[in-house]
Amino acid sequence: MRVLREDVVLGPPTKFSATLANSVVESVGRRGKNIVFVLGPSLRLVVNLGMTGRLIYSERTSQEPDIAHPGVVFGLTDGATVIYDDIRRFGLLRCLTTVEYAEWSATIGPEPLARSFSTRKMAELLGKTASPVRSALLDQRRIAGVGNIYALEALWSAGVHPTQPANTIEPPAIGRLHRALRRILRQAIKARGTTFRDYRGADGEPGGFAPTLKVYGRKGENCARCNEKIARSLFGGRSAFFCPHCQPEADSTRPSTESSR
DNA sequence: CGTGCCCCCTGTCAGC
DNA sequence: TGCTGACAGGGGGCAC
Repeated sequence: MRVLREDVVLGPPTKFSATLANSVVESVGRRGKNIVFVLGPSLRLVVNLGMTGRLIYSERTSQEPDIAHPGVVFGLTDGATVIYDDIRRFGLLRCLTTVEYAEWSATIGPEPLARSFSTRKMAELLGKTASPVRSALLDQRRIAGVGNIYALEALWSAGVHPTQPANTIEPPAIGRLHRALRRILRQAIKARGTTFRDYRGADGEPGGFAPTLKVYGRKGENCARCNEKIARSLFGGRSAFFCPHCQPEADSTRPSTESSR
């Protein structure tokens, strides 16, 4: 195994390769946005793809794939390779002991698709912060695995403005948001993800969810529900897309003077 | 402590 | 046809 880019692995690359050498992949799982390789009873490899990371599998016999930005090359015993490729190198590969894994996993919030993730649980999590609800949804310590696209799609579906303070959302809206988030995540997984630009699945194919998006990347287009123009704003360093009509700004800090828009 | 901001990095595209 | 700036599926680290 070779580390070609030190900044995509956690800790010293020599230690990373030495620890992983000769390990056996027993199973592959997921925690939030992270792929988890179980390597025997005491070791795990956690892969976060960041924005542009990919894991590319190539058979021994096949052509050397066209890989522009290899970060780590894993050699398998049958001669095949798995290459971690990452244009922007925002991804990170962690080699963790089981104890370290448990500590790391404990810093991440509950899985929104778990049966135990109830509306009440979501209300409790969102109630803890006055941050914009979009920021709260993206915060992996609160809820695992929700990214900008799905957060914004769920907010549109629920009719909640992205900057509304999380702890001011009324129970009915929390209920709609909970339902929408889980439905959208399930649909997007079924469609094998969202290719907005260059995302590709492990098989190299683009995801099929993009045509289903109601607001993300649709600034200036008409809202599918009310025909108003979709707006875009910027906060927390990221774009937010929303419908100004379906998702009115419910700013509790301001006296409720109704203004026409 | 929780929160928000900056930054990491490369590629692409719109606008001049 | 260039050049420049804005922006992109994320999250770690560090000032407040």
